[in-house]
Amino acid sequence: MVNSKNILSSVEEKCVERGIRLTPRRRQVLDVLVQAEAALSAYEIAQRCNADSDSPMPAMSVYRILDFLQEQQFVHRLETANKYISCSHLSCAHEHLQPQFLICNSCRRVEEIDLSSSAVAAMASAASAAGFASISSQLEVNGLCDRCVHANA
Amino acid sequence: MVNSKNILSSVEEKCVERGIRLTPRRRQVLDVLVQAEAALSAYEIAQRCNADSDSPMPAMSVYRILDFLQEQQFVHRLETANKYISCSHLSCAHEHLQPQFLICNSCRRVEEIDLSSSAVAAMASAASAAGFASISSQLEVNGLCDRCVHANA
DNA sequence: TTAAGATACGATACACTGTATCATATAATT
DNA sequence: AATTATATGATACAGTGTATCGTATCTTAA
Repeated sequence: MVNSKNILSSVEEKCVERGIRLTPRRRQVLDVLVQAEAALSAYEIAQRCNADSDSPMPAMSVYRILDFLQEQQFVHRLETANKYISCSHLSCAHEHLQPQFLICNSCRRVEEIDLSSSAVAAMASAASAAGFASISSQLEVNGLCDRCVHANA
Repeated sequence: MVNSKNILSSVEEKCVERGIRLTPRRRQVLDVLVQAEAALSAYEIAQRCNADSDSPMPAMSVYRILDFLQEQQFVHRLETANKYISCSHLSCAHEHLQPQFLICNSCRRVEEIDLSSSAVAAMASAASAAGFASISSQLEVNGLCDRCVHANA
């Protein structure tokens, strides 16, 4: 169980700094994602919001709020899975660069990583050889996490 | 304009070897993909089939045929874009390993590449550091191709 | 403090994508 | 030719995301 109180108050501060509003609805969505054990789809987020709340959360609102949270870099969208996770740096001060993700094919848990510059350079070199001037976007790599490998060993 | 005749007859041979059928419908879908300048969605494929044909191609058939073509490694599915491209090795004899793709964010053209082993090793090392035992799946990297960079320079 | 404007939210309708299912047609095998 | 397997056609439907409009809430300034 994640202690989301500290994380959310940290986000709250950032919102004040940036002059934007962390409304109850936005807070609710972000809280669901912070406490989630894996990446969630928009509709899964809506379901969880509705599970522990009286006022229903429409799917449309979830999409709008996710757009907002993405703009603010509070959450990331996994393009391959079309799901969302909270940023792992919500409590940190530093801005992060291009986020990169490892996704476990077994338990679906997601780790946000920073690839080594040598790895990025190697990829850029392969891209260059194939006639691509630059590679830029967030990398999503599927694999198997240690837990699942050991569990199935 | 791609000369798809040679490519398709090469595919035809492979089908005979494998004891499977390249039916007119399957041939039609594959032909569309071979001639496509970029990755296409299932419904885009259906549209193109219907554009130059009398008998309509239902979307369902496209999905089924794409499943078949994927199993046979004749086409690949881009997971990030949910689109399909013909394999770049249709005329080659060698089987290929895990396909990897570069996708141009501007013109959407796709290059199928083989990442250097050093790049893969660097990525595996980063994954290992993050608690992932293995990385396995097809890599899809967005970027900008040389043409588009020069065109916008 | 209230009016005006901006921002956020609710709700409906709809387009697009992919799947489930059943019926029909075609090919392979005996 | 009859039987079986495979491929295709057609309909219905579920899930996802967007467009749009109306309403509520907050902010700002007179």
